[in-house]
Amino acid sequence: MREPSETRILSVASEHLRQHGLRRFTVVAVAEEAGMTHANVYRYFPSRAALVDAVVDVWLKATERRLADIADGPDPADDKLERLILALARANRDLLAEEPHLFAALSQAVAKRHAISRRNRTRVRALFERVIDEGIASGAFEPRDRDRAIAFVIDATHRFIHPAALELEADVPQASVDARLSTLIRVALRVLGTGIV
Amino acid sequence: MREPSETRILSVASEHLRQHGLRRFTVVAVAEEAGMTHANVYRYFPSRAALVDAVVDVWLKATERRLADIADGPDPADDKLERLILALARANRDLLAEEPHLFAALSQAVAKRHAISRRNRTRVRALFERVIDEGIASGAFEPRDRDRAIAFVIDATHRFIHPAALELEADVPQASVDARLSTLIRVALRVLGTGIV
DNA sequence: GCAATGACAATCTTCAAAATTTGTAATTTG
DNA sequence: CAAATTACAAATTTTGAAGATTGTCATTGC
Repeated sequence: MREPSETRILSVASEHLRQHGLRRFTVVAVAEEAGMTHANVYRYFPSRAALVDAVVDVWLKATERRLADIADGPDPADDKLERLILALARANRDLLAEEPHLFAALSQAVAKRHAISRRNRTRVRALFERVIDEGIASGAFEPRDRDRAIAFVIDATHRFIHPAALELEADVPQASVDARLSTLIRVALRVLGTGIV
Repeated sequence: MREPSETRILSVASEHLRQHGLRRFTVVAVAEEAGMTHANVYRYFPSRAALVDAVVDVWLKATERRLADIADGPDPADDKLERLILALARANRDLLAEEPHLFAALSQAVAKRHAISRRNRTRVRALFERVIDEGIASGAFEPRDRDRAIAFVIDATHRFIHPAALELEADVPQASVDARLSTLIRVALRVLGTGIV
């Protein structure tokens, strides 16, 4: 049985973006490889930009699901916050290493504030808020100001999470980045736990 | 009395870069406005890139001097570290707001790891190290691991200092950025003071 | 009536020639 | 002799025409 057109276009587009990059990604080529004329692609995606965003969004949503699994788990909030930060940092860093073209498309979507990236950011932030609130409810975290505490965690970890920041460290040995990130996480957890923020 | 050629070229180049940006900055135009042929510019600067870097370097060095004044002051180390971070963050943020073309040139020099930016980074980092070491010597800071503590401060403040990170927040109200930065600084000082890092 | 196509205008990219700019070196000027 | 210029090759940018891609829509086919 034949794959429905929409998913088929999306998977061909994903391959094309990964292999050839944004610059050489064309609706005509995707359509041809999906066995249809380019006009038909526009039945499913309103524009080339929307198709690219859809490809990036598949990755973002998959990453979000893994983060939500962590946030929904039964573990203590401080454990979950640590794993949340680590998982997000690693997901982005691994994408940079393994799928540079897809990473570049994500990076652009973030830089140009596309809807997909703004919405992803909102949802990921909500996961962080949930876990921190859970930690406050359980007494694991005792920040003096909840909103400030959340902003602190996001600002302090920015360097290890944001695509623009990760690009700068692409050539730093992974072990060294890992060590610094683990220091930062340890500090952030202590800061949340001891009412410093 | 007529300004010597080298400084004259440099000041005309600075004006051109600020007004027209990197893209439209040409050695020919700078030379003409400085009242000479372009070949003569090459007596003083080995290439267009070197001239651009020299302009950026003037700004970097001026900023460094202000930071060094803070680091050399008689105040307690924790005060000085706070002022160091604030001064560096504000210098870069003000440059983005007031001289976007010069900021863009700096941003590129950093992204492409030009010698001027690598050396600036090394010297600014040395100032941070000096102040933190001073704080350790005076007992104001008691980190468990000096190098980790320094890395922590630099990583945590990255978002408010690095050009690539500042570009992302150009449209966030200054007051909100200031509030977050001041939280981050307060936390970092407490962290250094209480052996958390 | 839903999926797909062919035909088309508008936009964007490519390519090659022309123009400009970068960079070098021999020569001039004060 | 130090500062600057003229003259020139190499590299880069601009320009404009040809070609390709994007996006729309009326029409076809099942």
